[in-house]
Amino acid sequence: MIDLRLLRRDPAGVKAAIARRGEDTGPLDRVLEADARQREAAEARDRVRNEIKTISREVGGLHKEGKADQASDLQERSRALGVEEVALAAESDALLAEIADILLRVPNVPADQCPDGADQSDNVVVRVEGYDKGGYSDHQRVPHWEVGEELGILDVERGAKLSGSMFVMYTGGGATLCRALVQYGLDRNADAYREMRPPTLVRTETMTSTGHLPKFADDAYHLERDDLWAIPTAEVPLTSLARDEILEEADLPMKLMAHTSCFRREAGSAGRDTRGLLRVHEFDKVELLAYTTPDQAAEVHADILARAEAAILDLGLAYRILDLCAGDLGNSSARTFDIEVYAPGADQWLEVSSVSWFSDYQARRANVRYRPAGEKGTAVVHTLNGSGLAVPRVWAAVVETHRQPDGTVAVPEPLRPYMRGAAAIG
RNA sequence: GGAGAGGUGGCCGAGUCCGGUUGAAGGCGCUCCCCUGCUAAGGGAGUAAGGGCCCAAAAGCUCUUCGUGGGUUCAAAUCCCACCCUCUCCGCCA
Repeated sequence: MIDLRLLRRDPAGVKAAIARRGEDTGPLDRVLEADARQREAAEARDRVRNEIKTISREVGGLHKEGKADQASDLQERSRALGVEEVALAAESDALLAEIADILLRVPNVPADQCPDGADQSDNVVVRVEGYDKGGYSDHQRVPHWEVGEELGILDVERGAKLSGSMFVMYTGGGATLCRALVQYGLDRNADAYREMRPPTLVRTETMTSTGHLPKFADDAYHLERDDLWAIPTAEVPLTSLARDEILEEADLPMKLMAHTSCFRREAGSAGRDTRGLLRVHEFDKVELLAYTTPDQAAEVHADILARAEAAILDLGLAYRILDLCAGDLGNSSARTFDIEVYAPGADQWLEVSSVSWFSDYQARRANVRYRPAGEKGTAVVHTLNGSGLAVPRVWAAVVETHRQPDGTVAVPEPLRPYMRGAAAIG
C-alpha cells in the first residue's frame, strides 16, 4: 500500500500521481480525513491509558504497604477512566479499519518516469527487435494450435475434456518443449538468482501482500474448504517469503527465481484470445524476483528486463518492449516494461513478461524491511519482478517462428540440450 | 485421522502454579571502548519493533506488542474462554 505518511505530508502530490492512472482520488480524501480523526482519538486514548497505568501503580504500592483499604477511591477513578478508554479505543480502531480498508484498494503511485497515458494504446514502444513485417514465409503463418494438432504436440480438446476450456495438454515433443523452456529459463539465470520452489497454494495473507487481494479476488482460484488460494504467479509466495522480517542491508539485493505452475481465472476476459495457448487458466513460468534497497532498485529493474529480453532473443524470436503508461500500469506497480513476443502464425504480439518495480508498495503490505547499514532503525525494502520465461506464449512463438517448410519445428540451439539433443520436433 | 507437548526479544531460555513499577532474569550473538607483539582470552558499555506528540535535527514524552482474538481486574506474559500455528509419537501415504 502507499505510504500514509507520504500522503499526509504531500496530499496534493500523491493525489496527482494517482490521478495519472485515471483513478478517482476521492478515497484518498476520505483517508486523510479519517486519519486526522483517528490520531486525535488515539492521542486521547493514550492519555487516558497513561492515567490508568499511573493509578494502577499507586494501587499496587498501597497494597505492598498493606494499605489496600485506602485504594478504593483510586480504583473508582480508574474504573471511570476505563469506560472512557473503551469508547476512545473503539473510535480509533474503527477509523483505523476504515483507513486500511481503503488503502488496501488504492493502487501504487506511478514513478515520475512512467509515461502519461490512459490505456494500452498510449504505451511507449521502447524498441522492436527481430520483427520483419513482410519477412515471414507461408510456413510460418500457421497458428500454433494448428501446428500443435498437426504434429501431435498440443491437445487442446483433451485439455478441455479434462478441465474445461482454456486448459491445455501438451503431448510428446510439445511436453518436452515445455520442460525444456523451464530449464532453459532457470539455468540461464542461475548465476545470480537463487532457485526456489515455493508452494502453489497459499493463505489469504500471502495473496494480500502482493496486492492480488482483496481487489482481484475474482481472478484467482480459491479452495473454499481449506481457505487456500492457487497462486497466479510465483511472485506471490516469493514476495511473502520475507514477510514480517527485517533483512540485513548486506543481504540486498536478494535475487530469487522460481518455476511454478500459475493459475488464473481470467474472469474479465472470457471469450477473448481463447485460441490455443493465447490465454490459459494454468501455465508454467519461471519468475525472477528481487528485494532491494531503494537505491538498488533501478539497476535490478534493468537487470531483470535484460535477462527476460535475452531469453527471448536467444530463442530467435521477434519481440518488442513497451514502457507501460500510467493508465495501463498494474495495480501494485510503479513502473513496468512489458515484453511482447511476436507470433507470426497467430499474427499477434503476446505479452510474455511484465517487468515491474513495485517500489515499497508490496513490501509495506508484506512488512518486509531492512536495516540500513550504519544507521539506526529500519526501512521498507523495494520489490521487483518479471517473468524470466512464461511457457505457453513462448512455446507458441517458438512453434510458429521456427516452423520449417516441411511442417516440422526446428528446435532453437539453446533448447536442444534440454530436448535430448533433438534438432526438430515433428 | 488418534494421543501428547509447546508458542516469550536476533537466537537460546527464565518468569506463568501464588496478577503489581517485568519490555521482560541469565546466556549466546552483534556493536563500540579498554587491555594485550598479532590472534585468542579478559574487562567495560550498549543492543526489539511499531504508532502518536514535539521538532530544523538530536534529545525527550507517551501508547502498543510475551502466537491471535475476546473476557475478568484498579492492574494480565502471568487468571478465564475461543481460535491459530509448531513440534513429538502412533496410523496412513508419494
